[in-house]
Amino acid sequence: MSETAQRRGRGRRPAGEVREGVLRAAADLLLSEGIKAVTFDRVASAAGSSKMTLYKWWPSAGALAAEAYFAHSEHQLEFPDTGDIRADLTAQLRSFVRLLTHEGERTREGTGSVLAGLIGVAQTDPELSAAFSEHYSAPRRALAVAAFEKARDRGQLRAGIDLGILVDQLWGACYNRLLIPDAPLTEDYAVALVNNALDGAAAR
Amino acid sequence: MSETAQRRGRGRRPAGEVREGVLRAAADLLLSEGIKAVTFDRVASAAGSSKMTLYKWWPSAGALAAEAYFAHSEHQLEFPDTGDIRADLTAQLRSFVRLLTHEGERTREGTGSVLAGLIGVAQTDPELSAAFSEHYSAPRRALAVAAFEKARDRGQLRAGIDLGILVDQLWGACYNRLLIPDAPLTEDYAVALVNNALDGAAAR
DNA sequence: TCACTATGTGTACTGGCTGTCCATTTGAAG
DNA sequence: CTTCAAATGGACAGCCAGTACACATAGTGA
Repeated sequence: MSETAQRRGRGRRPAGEVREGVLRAAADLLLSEGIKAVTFDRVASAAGSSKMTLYKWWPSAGALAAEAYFAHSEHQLEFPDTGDIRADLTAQLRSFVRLLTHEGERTREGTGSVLAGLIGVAQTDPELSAAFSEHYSAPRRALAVAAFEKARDRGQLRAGIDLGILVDQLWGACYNRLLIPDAPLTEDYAVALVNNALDGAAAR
Repeated sequence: MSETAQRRGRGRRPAGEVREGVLRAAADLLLSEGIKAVTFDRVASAAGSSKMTLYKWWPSAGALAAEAYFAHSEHQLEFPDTGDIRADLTAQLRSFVRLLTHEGERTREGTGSVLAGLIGVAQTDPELSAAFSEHYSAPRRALAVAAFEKARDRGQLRAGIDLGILVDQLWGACYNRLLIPDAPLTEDYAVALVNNALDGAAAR
């Protein structure tokens, strides 16, 4: 990579070209050195652009990092719909945990650390927080709730249940182990999570 | 407060006195301006101490913030033990949510934002992460697991269940709404959470 | 009581990042 | 071709991390 800042001298350059270069440079920094490395200074010099340009287009370095992450990594994770909510959930949550923990193309220890960094910075960067919610967490929550609604209509879930809570008890539990790592995050954990959420913990 | 840096001139000062002043200044900054305000520079000048001293005693500003937080806020939250796990859990989780969302003595919007800030910075500060786990999250997890074990021995929980998972599905779900606020964190939510975790979501 | 030493303090650096200027240069629209 | 919009290099003050050195003094043993 090393993204040699191909300096073209001064003057205006095509906007799309500049944005593309900046986002790629930001994604490179984010995936290789973590969120702390994504500063306006470093991204600008890596992309061969001026800091002024970045300040014009992105409200904070965190927001830039978030956009770079979502643009350069396809996290579709289609929701399977076989008609069996337990099987679908298990498959979905397992692949989610695998994505977080196992290595991908460009990260050693999985996307988990990058995602954790973004969520971490989001706690003190409102712009990043908004971007994260809009482009990542809210759509995913909606997708899960939609799947739950279909399952409830099929009679697989209790009628009176709050589906948003179910989302928190599955994905939120995973994020908990990602962000507050006092217990391991494994695929077996994901499987047990689904069963626990569906069957409950109380003795029959 | 305003903690006028009572300068005593140069020279050595009683260690305990210095530590006390530094921790109080750090807690003041943390509670009034948030985690971003807790820098070695600002804490040192607010406490009337030298930066050198802080560097000698704390590995990072985040670690200092964590110690200040845990030292100057009593978060006992004793686990009630009435023999009814559902009632105990509900009470416990409700007061937890209340602590996070309702205002306390010194914070406007509850301890939640401070805690979120600490967890956020912990994602990129290993020293803070370790301190947080040691002094906060791990002990609390252990306390909850112990309560679950007693309930299981009383026959209120299924025998084969993983108690760690139950912790994530209750407190982890709350942390999820605290850190990724796409859905509200309320006391009613806490109550529903307990029922959902105990009874399960699957149709009977 | 007194001298010694460990320890905190003031001061001053270097270097990185933020956020904001300016003057200059050039792509793109008319 | 002319004009305007936009990106560039460069510089700047301010804050912060992290380190260094000389000096003053609290706590300690003699």
